[in-house]
Amino acid sequence: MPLLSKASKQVTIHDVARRAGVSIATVSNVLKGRASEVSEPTAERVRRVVEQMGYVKNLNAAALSSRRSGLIGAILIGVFDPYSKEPDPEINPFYGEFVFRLENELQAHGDTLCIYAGREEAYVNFLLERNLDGAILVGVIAKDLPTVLERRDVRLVLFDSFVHHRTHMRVQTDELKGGALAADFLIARKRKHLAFVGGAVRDFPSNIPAIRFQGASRACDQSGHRLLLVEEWTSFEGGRRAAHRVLELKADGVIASADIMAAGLIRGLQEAGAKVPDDVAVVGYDDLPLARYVSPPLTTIRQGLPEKVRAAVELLRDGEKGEVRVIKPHLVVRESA
Amino acid sequence: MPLLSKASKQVTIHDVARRAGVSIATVSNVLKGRASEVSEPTAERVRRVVEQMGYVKNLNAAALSSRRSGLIGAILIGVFDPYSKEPDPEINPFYGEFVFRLENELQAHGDTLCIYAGREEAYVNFLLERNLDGAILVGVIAKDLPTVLERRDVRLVLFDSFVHHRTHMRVQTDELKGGALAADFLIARKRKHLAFVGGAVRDFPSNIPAIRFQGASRACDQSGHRLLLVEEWTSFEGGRRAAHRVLELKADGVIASADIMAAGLIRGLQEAGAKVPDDVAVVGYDDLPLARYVSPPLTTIRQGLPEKVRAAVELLRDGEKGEVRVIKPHLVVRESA
DNA sequence: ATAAATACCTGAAACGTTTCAGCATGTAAA
DNA sequence: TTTACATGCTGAAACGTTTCAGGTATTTAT
Repeated sequence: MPLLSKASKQVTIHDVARRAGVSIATVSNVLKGRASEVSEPTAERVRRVVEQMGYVKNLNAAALSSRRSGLIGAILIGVFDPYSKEPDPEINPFYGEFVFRLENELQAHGDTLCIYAGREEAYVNFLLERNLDGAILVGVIAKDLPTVLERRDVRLVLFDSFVHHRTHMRVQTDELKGGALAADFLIARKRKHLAFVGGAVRDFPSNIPAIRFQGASRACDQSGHRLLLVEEWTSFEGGRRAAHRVLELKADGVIASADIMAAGLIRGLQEAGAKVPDDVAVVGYDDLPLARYVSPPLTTIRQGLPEKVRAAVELLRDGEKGEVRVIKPHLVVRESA
Repeated sequence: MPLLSKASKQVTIHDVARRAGVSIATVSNVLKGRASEVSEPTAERVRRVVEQMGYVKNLNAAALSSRRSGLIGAILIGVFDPYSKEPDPEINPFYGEFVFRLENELQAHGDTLCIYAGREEAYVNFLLERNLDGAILVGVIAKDLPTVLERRDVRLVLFDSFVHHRTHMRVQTDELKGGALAADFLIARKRKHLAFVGGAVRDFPSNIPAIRFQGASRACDQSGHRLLLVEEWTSFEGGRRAAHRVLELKADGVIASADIMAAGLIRGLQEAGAKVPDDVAVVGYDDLPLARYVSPPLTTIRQGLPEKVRAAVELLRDGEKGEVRVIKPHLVVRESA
């Protein structure tokens, strides 16, 4: 079984045209459904020949000719832990759902999804070489977007990016609102001593945990509460470690910057003998499938992934330069708070 | 911002050739690194021009000409729940990890991953139209593989398929062994009344849960134990429902056909007041990230996803027709058993 | 000195589409 | 009767690569 297919030659549009007794231009028109260009009897004849010969279009050739590849890229930064080279399970479940929802949206218009999850330095090449019609970039990139992307007029949607960009489009959740939702809920539940557990909150001003923290913090301010900050790396283990600090601080309501962290936090709290939610109420963030599987099931902020993905695809199709779509988050009440 | 890029014309291999004062054939040779065909000074000059002009290869054109697209497809059946049209969170985490591991393996050889997770009827078109160099099909397909795939000599690896196929390749875990591993472990832990909780065990002879059950069953036979069967749909809720039956049957050791189901089962057991693992020991299957996040963390069978993905990619590159790779599973001991 | 081999390079034909200008033919308007 | 326009179709030129069959020099073997 050779690596290169030596299979019988492909049936091309020429073969179909010859057999149907028309020109290739006509076949192309039929395939594209340009009814006004072809009489119905001819179209029907062509369609029958296509069927008979088992003709399948070569999208590669079509792409070369039309300059539309029908390929949309998803560039996923941070899927792999740079140290272990293993996919990071803390991030995975989100990315998985993202990918499948995206694929589903693209399907509807006949586009195909290509994944890039490699080194950050090479994604630009990926974008250009493959002649993608557009791409969605998820995750925090270290460097600025290279200007070559503007010159080549690549349609790029930045997913969850909070850095303003003149030429590219963006989709994001209203994270300030999300943080506020969580804080207000805990306050409504009569929690007095609130804490926020999250990673790298101070490191990057436009970091997602940082914005969530700010949202929660402002909500606390408005109702005269204080919001303590426990900084830990956003991960299960980080959450678990944070449990000690949370107990030391005597917090009775905690907002975790991600579900995965909330899960770790709850584990840590339980290991230390605290009851959730009776002693400490915990609100997560993201509403990953995971949120339903831990016990107690997580009360969490749903970031609106379906809407965000849909918005991203819409922008890809006919967004304007610099356009931004902001999705409203929602509170999902389960049992952890 | 137009949908079709009206950007400045692409820099082509012709432009590079002209500027460097050589033929396009030479440029192509340089780009391909065929050192024996080009003198070093010439090659260097070409490389410099490439750099200067910001030339980027058009892989579309390359694919058309060379008949190698550098595209590998992942065909994922069952990602979407046919009723809700939502991605099935019970299956997602596995698929997510699969996709990222696969992408990573392909990266290493410069190939790009395309995802197809649409309707089962259309995956064949996807395979042919896009001129994929190969594809991996995951999940149970209802119909036989169409013969057109053989005629067109599509390189296809069936992932987790237990149906023999003359022309296509397969990768799978030794699920019989996996089931046995789980059963033997419970027996070694002095559990007397074993049960297997799984979905559709009797429906399809080549269904994965069915094989896992068989493996466990045989291991029980060999040591004079009986293995009760509790059939429930493989899902969190299915596991939860199964808890009642498990308690009725007075089983003290249970094998779940998937981690997600084990998670539900544990929740159900705990809700009914039973202690895991003291009253009932639970062994899961798959070792999803999830396994570490539930409490108690799952003792489970690792199906060897990294090895399987690697094997699949190897087969894609130089497997023989009908070749099968079987990966050995491993027991991961945590706290649920 | 001639023949053979080698090193380096080129011209041109694919690959399979899309699309545009143009060409008949028939029909409606002037 | 001429002009204009619509309809249905075609020829041929792109699109940007790869690759193969040569074609010069230059070197080596005879």
